[in-house]
Amino acid sequence: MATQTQPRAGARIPLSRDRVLRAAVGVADEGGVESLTMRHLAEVLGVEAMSLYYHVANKDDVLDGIVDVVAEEINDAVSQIVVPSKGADWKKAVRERILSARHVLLRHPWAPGVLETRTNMSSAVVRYYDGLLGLLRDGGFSYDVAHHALHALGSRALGFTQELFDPDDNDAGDEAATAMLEQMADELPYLIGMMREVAHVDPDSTLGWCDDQVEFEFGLDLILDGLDRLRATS
Amino acid sequence: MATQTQPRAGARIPLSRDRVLRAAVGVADEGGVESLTMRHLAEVLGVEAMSLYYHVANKDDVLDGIVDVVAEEINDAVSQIVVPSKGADWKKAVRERILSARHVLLRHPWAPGVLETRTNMSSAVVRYYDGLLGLLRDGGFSYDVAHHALHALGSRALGFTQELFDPDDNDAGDEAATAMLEQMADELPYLIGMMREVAHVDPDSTLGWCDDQVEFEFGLDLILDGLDRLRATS
DNA sequence: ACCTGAACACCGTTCAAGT
DNA sequence: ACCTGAACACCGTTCAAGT
Repeated sequence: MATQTQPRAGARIPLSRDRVLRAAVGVADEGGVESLTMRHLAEVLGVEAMSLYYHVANKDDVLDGIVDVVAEEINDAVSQIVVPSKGADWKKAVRERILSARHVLLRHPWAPGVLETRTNMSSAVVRYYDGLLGLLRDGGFSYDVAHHALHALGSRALGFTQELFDPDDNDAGDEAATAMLEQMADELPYLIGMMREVAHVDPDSTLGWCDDQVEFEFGLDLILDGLDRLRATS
Repeated sequence: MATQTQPRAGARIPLSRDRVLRAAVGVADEGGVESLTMRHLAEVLGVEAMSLYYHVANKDDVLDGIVDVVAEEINDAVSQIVVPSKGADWKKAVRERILSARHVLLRHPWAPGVLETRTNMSSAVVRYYDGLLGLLRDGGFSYDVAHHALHALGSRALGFTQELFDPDDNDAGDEAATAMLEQMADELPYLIGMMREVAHVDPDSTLGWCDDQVEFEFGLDLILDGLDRLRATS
């Protein structure tokens, strides 16, 4: 009776950005993203659609938010993995991390598709990639090769295709992204390290430094060479 | 003056499914899929939105159609490639075909995203995969390994992620798809051959025979092994 | 045969107004 | 501080009606 200001026993917990996003993830899990409308989301929360706008900016903000929630869930899962990753062990460590991410994504099959449409990058996603890059470094890869490796893994790393750092030739976006990463520097030791090294080699470069065609061919040739070896041994 | 029934010089060519789809591709190329609304499409064609429904069933039909138009464009492009593909030459042949497909897709960057959302499979896309499978067969791969190879190429084969033959555990869909493929048998010698062989080994299987987890791990390990070899030689 | 106008059920979103 | 009602500009789509 003395808890907060609820006049009824109907568990009148107030809305919050967090509660909205959690409900949104639930709606998407249940009926797919196409069922995630502001009006439906409000209904699930027992509230009018317009009330949502007090806690989130707009629908895009909701989509950014649910991607972040899922990426956080992945980070929680992979953070519980404790396996050696130094030297030759890098492969098992990367394999386990990626399969663990996939396992989470299977519960949110809509997530990769939504992730592809985001222009704002999720800080949780960036942290995930930083961890992956760290494992590659543990394996002894140079930043340059590790960078190619992330591209080669591509959709397999997080269940989606689009190149994470492909800002569509948008230099303003590049700079904003770079600034954002610099701000998270202590959370992203490897990505920052990679950027610094690239900046050292090519001072004019920003996050948009990579050549999509080159990365595509690198990944393609890696697969074709692997298949060719399979062919030779069969 | 004697051509058809045009009362004016304004090039009053009548609407047709083909013209609608071509215009739709143009709209998407210009402003992205999000700009492709029935009303806007009609405006571009100088017609009322409702007129479109005489030539296409609905918007989904338009999306199916524009995917098919692009896939046809890819098929035209790759059909002009003439390189040997027997034996060890398979790799160069596959490489060239895939890079050629990518080249076309760069002109229609919205296409992979739309392709992912389609539940009806495009016959042009299926024909593309049949050709790719043919090249793998030329290289001496068994149907079984070639099948894994297609999965491993995944998004790189056509610029999109989602497994082509993953009918979401929909058995009815599987059967419909299988029937559709059988009907195109003379156009799809390799896919049909693959299906027949699988049916021989496992009579109960349909197109849904493949285990997503197994295919994912196959492709992942191919990449990780390739990277590990790179690590060893550097 | 081909196209249209009016209408319906849905979107996301704004804004002034309620408590 | 938090929520809402009415309203707006957009969707896809149906259906009866025009030529």
